[in-house]
Amino acid sequence: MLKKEELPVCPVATTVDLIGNKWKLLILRELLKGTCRFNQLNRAIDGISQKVLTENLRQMENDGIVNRIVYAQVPPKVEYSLSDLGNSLRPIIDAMSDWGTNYLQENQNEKKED
Amino acid sequence: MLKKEELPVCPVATTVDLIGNKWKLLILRELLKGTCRFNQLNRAIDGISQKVLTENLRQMENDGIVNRIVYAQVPPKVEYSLSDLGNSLRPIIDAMSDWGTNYLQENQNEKKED
DNA sequence: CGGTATCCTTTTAGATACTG
DNA sequence: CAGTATCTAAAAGGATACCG
Repeated sequence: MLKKEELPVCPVATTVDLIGNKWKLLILRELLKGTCRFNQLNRAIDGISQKVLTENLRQMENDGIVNRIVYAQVPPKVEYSLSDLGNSLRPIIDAMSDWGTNYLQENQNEKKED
Repeated sequence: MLKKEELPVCPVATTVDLIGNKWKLLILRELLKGTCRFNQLNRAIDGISQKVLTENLRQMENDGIVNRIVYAQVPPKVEYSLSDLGNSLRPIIDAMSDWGTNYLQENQNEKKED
C-alpha cells in the first residue's frame, strides 16, 4: 500500500508538477490540434529550440501524456500525439485559451480608447 | 515578462506568459481561496522562498492580477487578494484541480492493484 | 511582519556542430 | 528528418544578513 506522504496532496500541485511550465503548455496546445511531426512542432511553437523541444517531449512521454511513433524509413519520420491521459488535459488548455481570448480583446479595447 | 505590445497573438501563449509558471499557479490557487497575508502564503505554498514569493507577487501586481493592501501599523500587515482579472482565472485553476484529483485517484487505484 | 540586498548555486535555455 | 553532444549564457532560485 502506498504511503500517503508519497503522493502530492494537492491536485493543483500535482497538475503543475506535470505540465506547469511554459513549453509543455505550448506543446499541449499544439498536439491538441492533432498528431504532429517533430519539425512541425518546432515551427509551430514560437521561440522553442530543438533541444528544449526534445527534452520536454521526452518528459511528457515518460509521464504518459505523449505518444511517440517512429516510422522506419529514410528520411526519418516521427509522429507525436497525445495519449488518452494527454487528451484529458484539454479542458485546462481550453480554459487558458478562453481567458487569453478575452484578455486580448480587453487589451484591444484599451488601445482603441488611447 | 513581455511588454503588452510584444504579446503573442495566440490566446494560450498570452495566458502562459502571464501565469504559466509553477509559482504563479500555486499563488493563484491560494489566493482563490481568499485574501491572504504574506506569511500565510509563504507557509501555504510548499517549498517557496520569501524572495521568490515576493518577486512573483510583484509581477502579478504589475500585471493587474493581484491587489496589495498595506496597513499602516506595527507590526506591519499586508494583505494580498485577487483583482477581478485575477478572479477571472478561476476556471483555469479549477480545471487543473479537477484533472489533478482524477489523476491522483487513478494513481491510487493502480497502486492498489500492485 | 514583510520585506530588501547581496552573493552564490542550480536550472534552464541558446548556439553550434555533427549523425544515422 | 529528427535528433544527440557539447559548450556557454541567462534565468531562476537558495542562503543569509539586515531593516522599518
